[in-house]
Amino acid sequence: MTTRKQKRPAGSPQAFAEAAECLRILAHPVRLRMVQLLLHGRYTVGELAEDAGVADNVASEHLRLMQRCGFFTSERQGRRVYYEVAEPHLAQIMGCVESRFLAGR
Amino acid sequence: MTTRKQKRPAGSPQAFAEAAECLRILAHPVRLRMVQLLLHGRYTVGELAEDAGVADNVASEHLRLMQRCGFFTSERQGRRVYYEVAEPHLAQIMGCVESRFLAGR
DNA sequence: TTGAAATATCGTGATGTCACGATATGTTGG
DNA sequence: CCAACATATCGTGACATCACGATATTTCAA
Repeated sequence: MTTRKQKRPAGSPQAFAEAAECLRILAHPVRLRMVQLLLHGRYTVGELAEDAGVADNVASEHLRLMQRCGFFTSERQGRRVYYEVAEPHLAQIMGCVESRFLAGR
Repeated sequence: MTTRKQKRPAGSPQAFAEAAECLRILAHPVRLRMVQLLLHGRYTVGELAEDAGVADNVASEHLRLMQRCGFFTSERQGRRVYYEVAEPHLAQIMGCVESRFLAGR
């Protein structure tokens, strides 16, 4: 039996720190929109930038952030770079966010 | 028929901004821990502070932040102030976070 | 090979977040 | 009323985030 004084929900401090960091990456309007779009297919930096209404370099920086924490992978095809979702749990979390904030009800 | 050039996932820019702001509030290790604990019952500022390992005033500030965006409500009982969950979707989102980061597997 | 397109990187200034200590407010018991 | 307890608020300095412009890198096409 593990050492504990009371019954408490699980989670090491380290796990909470990691979870918080990923949520912080997600917590940006442009990045949220990019996640939502990429959950429906592959898109290039330019396409994502235009859809989100930001400059190409800004879009590139947001995508790099999300790639670094494992959200996306990227693949070069000619001049274009296609991004796509790599983290399966993104669909679940985005589903929660949509049902709370983006639901057409 | 509404005016649109292509089929795209739903969500006004304003809705994404609101969602991002709430996620940003959630994206902190101490606040995540507080949410998890409060999803299992009512707790005072002091109890939450001790559990999270932070000073009372720091806990109070985190709780005030989360109360302002509708996560919690508070009720005074004598010297103590009890906080409890007010936003029903917190359980869903926390469930997603737990299954990805805090799962005991 | 040269220029243009698509993406990436870097420096910078403005703004926001955070923990901490100090202090204020409210509450109970004596 | 007074002292201790529980919570809240405020000021401050360290640090992070963000968008922007400038520049670099990669690739294609002529």
